[in-house]
Amino acid sequence: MDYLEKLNPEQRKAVECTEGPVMIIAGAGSGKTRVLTFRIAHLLQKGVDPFNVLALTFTNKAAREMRDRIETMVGAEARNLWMGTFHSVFAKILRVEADKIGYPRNFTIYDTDDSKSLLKAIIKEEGVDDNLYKPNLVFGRISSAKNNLLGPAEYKLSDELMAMDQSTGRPKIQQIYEKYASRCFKAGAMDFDDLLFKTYELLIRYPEVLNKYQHRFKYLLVDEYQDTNFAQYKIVKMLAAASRNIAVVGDDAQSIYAFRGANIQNILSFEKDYPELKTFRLEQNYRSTQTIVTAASSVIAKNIHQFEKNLWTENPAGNKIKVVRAMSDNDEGRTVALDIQEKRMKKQLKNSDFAILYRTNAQSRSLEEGLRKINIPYRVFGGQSFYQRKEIKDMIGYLRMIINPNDEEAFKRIINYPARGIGKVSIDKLIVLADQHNTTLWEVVTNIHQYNFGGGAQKIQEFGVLIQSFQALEKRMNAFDLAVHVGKHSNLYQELNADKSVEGISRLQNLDELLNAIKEFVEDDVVVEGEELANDKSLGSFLQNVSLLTDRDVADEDGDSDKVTLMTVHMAKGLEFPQVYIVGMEENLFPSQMSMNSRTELEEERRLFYVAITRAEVELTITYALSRFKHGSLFNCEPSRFLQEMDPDTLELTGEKQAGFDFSNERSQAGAWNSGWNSFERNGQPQRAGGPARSSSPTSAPAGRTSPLGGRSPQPTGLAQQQQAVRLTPESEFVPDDVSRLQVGMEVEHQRFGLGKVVQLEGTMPDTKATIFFQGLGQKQILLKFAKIKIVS
DNA sequence: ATCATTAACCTTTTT
DNA sequence: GGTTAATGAT
Repeated sequence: MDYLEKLNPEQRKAVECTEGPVMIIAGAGSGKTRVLTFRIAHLLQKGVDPFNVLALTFTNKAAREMRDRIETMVGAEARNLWMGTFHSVFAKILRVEADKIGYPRNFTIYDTDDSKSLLKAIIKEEGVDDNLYKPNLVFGRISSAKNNLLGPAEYKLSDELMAMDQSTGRPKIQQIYEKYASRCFKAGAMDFDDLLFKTYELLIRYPEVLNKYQHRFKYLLVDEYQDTNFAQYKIVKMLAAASRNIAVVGDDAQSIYAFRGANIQNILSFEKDYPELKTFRLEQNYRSTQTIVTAASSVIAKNIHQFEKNLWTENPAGNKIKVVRAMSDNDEGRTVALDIQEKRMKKQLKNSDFAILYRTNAQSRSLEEGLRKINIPYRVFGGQSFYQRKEIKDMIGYLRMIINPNDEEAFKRIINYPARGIGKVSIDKLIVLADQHNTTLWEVVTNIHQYNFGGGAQKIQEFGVLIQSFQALEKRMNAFDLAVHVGKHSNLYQELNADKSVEGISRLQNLDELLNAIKEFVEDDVVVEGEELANDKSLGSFLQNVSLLTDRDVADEDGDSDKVTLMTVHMAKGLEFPQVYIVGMEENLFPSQMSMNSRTELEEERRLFYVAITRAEVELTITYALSRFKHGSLFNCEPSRFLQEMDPDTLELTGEKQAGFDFSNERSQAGAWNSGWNSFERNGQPQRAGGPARSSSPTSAPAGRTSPLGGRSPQPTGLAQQQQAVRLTPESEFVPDDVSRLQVGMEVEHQRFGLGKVVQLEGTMPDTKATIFFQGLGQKQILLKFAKIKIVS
């Protein structure tokens, strides 16, 4: 067993302890994947049947890679392991057991767009105020209910939920939930949350089914356990109840999905559920330089709620983390692109060594522009994924109708696309008829002449016949041939072919891409003996697979993979890159404005930043911009508070030389817009007392107070709006003093830390670092360059 | 019924 | 800045 020699003592213990409950607290870059892989390989080596192992991972790609690695260690039997995301594994189980809970085997999986579109229709039908009942909001309520295993009935019984809806003026949410659930059921559809919710229902209602899977999965492994929600927690607990062989791997410092119901408590109180638990801590980081590890630790130390941890590394110190200021979001894009180009030349690096991470998807555009201008190839992950594109969803819509004609959302999408003369009036009529006769849309369509439909019945019948003709072929053709046939006979091909614009051509290419994916799916013959699920090459199986793919699971469009990676920090979890750029490091962006309300949310943002930092192996660069476009108008920005929280010794500040530079490149009104920004920051030079830039803000405002208007007032247009935007930025009313005359012993007021006394000053401007003692907070090291400080005496 | 133009809305983060 | 719902013209 020479592979065990490749592990450090703690890792080895975690691998060898195969029986009973195990918790592995794995710090960032501590070889977690290696431990998981080795642990499974070790199980198989000890004679465990791969059919009896279930590993739940964060992405399908992670599962695939792990499976491949295990295969090289123990051979082909690794193919029989059950591995995948919660959602995809449960979808597979549900596919087998669906009839028990009244669903067709070929149930549709509604994506978020489908869910919202259905909710929108229901909200309209119910005749409630659609300004109050936003699909997004209602969906959020329903989603969190399901993640807490509350169906419409339980929702109604929950005083807390009902009272909350009452108090926000939306008492009918429960009613909408009920209708939504019944419509999904009628359509034979499950949304993402249902894949968990219905699995739970299945296991609770059918003890013999639970028993079956308890004995099937004798060994459970759950990766990223800190990001599981209540439903996932309950299901895992049920499945593990018989064998108690459950190993969870996680890092509370990397919990970043509370917003979608993940409960950090699941990992914090794991021990309560399994008192005989064995815990292993992996704290040696193999990924990053000393500097990066130190910086990350200094940030996460600011969180109060966490396990005690001590991440360390034997790696060399490496270079300091560069902090770069840009004038604007576009300047940021340009700066990062140029920096990548320069580094790539100097250090002989590949494009794929670089990743640019941001907080929100919307930030990708300025970065893309910067890269495009100097011809650096890149790939953007997230945002609109391949399977969300219109042309793909259209085609998938047809395929979904073939497999499950009750699929209401697919129906609405394709009944008149490509246009076949069935307009809004006809569709509304169909909906009314289906409702009156308490039947499905599809039933009305296929028996249209039994209903008093009137004009247009002919066209509707033709549509029904078309779909039926496809359905007849489904039994004789493989999924690929059928899809080609559908493309031709639905007129989808012709429609796209007629469009000779650049976008039109690319749409056609995308459709081809989809067909390729189907072909691959059909031809990729995984032969697994006696496995009822793995050999399913039907169209229905393809559709269920495809709807659970993440952007990260999908291969690059062209074959060339030497590209710079652009993605959100969330998406980057679990990945690593030699060169990392964290961009948009500004207040109200990172941390997000939405997270400023509570300490809990702010701590999640901080963990997110921790995740971002720890993606870097060799070098890390952090950038922020002084101004940025947000939904149409320009806002001034200030550096993120998180920058001040980083150990100053790990940072190297640059960017002064750019000050004043392409300033003229910004819009001509820039001067006016920037009036709210203190020019000390902008010029990188101490500002003369009473300078003009200061005049627009009231000096008397208390420190750190948020504007009472909070940005909620109606938005004026034009220049007024832009000035408004600046003025309303929280904390912008704090006017810092000229810090160059700061001396040891002076009393100062910090924007957030309050009153304090200067203990020590070191370094020269603009890199001066001050040690300040704050009442109640203790000593803090502060980089004057970032800090907002007033001199009291 | 369909196309084209205009008005509202938007944004965290994802399976 | 970008998309999508609602309006108006053919």
